[in-house]
Amino acid sequence: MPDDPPAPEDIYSAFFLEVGILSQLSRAMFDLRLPPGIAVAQFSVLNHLVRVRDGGTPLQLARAFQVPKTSMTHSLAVLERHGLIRLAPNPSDGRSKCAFITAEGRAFRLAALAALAPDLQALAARFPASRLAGVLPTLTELRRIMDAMRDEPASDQT
Amino acid sequence: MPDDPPAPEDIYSAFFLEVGILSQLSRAMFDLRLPPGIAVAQFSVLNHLVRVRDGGTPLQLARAFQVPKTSMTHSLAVLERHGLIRLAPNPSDGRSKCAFITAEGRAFRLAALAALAPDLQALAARFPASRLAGVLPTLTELRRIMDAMRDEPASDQT
DNA sequence: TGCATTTGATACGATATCGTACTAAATAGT
DNA sequence: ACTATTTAGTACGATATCGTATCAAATGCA
Repeated sequence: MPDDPPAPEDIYSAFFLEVGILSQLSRAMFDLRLPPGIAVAQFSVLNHLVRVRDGGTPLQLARAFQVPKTSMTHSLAVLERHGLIRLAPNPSDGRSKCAFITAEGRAFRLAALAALAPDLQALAARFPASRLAGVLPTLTELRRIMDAMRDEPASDQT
Repeated sequence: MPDDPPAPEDIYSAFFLEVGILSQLSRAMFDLRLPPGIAVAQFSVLNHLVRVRDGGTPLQLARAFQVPKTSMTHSLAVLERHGLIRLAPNPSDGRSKCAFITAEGRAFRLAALAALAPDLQALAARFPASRLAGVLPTLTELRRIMDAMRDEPASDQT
């Protein structure tokens, strides 16, 4: 008789376990290269401001990273304290703000990327990025679906 | 002219970004179903004791999850406080301990899995687990390589 | 055997994450 | 226009994560 095929729950469990460990390993790798006082979460925000959009609101940023808005408030406060971003009032909403990267922030990001590059290259030498490119669309699609489920009223058990 | 192919660093950055967000989303999903006071990290340890090996030392567990040993000390203390594991002296090493899951721990794990199952099934309905099974080997292989790099003396830049 | 080094675990402190509660501004419904 | 509801952000407190320092047991080596 053939092996029982693994249950969907088991595949998902295994997948999330790998994802969690990979997340930790990459975070640890990044952390080693970032100056003390700046965590991966904060660097990611800087990166987003340059690569995706500058001047976004804290809530937009929180949604982009799928973290609670209180976590984003904290990250933005750290970045502002270090002079890497500037928080301006939102001209179209008195409750809101806009986060702009500063010149120092841009310089910091470039320096951090330069410090990170050797690690990524060492990794790419052992595991070609092209193989990752193959799985990326799958990860992105699943992420979008989980995003969407999160917003749904309640997938609560009947 | 064709598009420039993306640099390996960009592919890795994008990959780690997706992995980080997926990790957060899955953690958030699990957290909602776990009773307060027990976090995903703690549930994962229980799961490991049942699925992989019972009676392991704190250091073995820390290595299995790729977290610092101080983090594992904390998780084990929480589990012991709740009576879900028992920490016994290691008969073969006076400095060390062994973590055993208790009957309460097993019952807790089963209840947690049951609480989680509907979410995983809802997810599987939207995104078939078979597609995840396709990317799992790639993730596992990369994880192993990153594990190994971690132990290497120093991939430090010359 | 005796001592230096290594190793497993923890105490402690700093920071990150996140839930709850709150304030103020915007929006909706009348 | 007026009030109720929603929404953006933050203050606060609880817990998680993790680096450093420390202690004790084990190991290596002479």
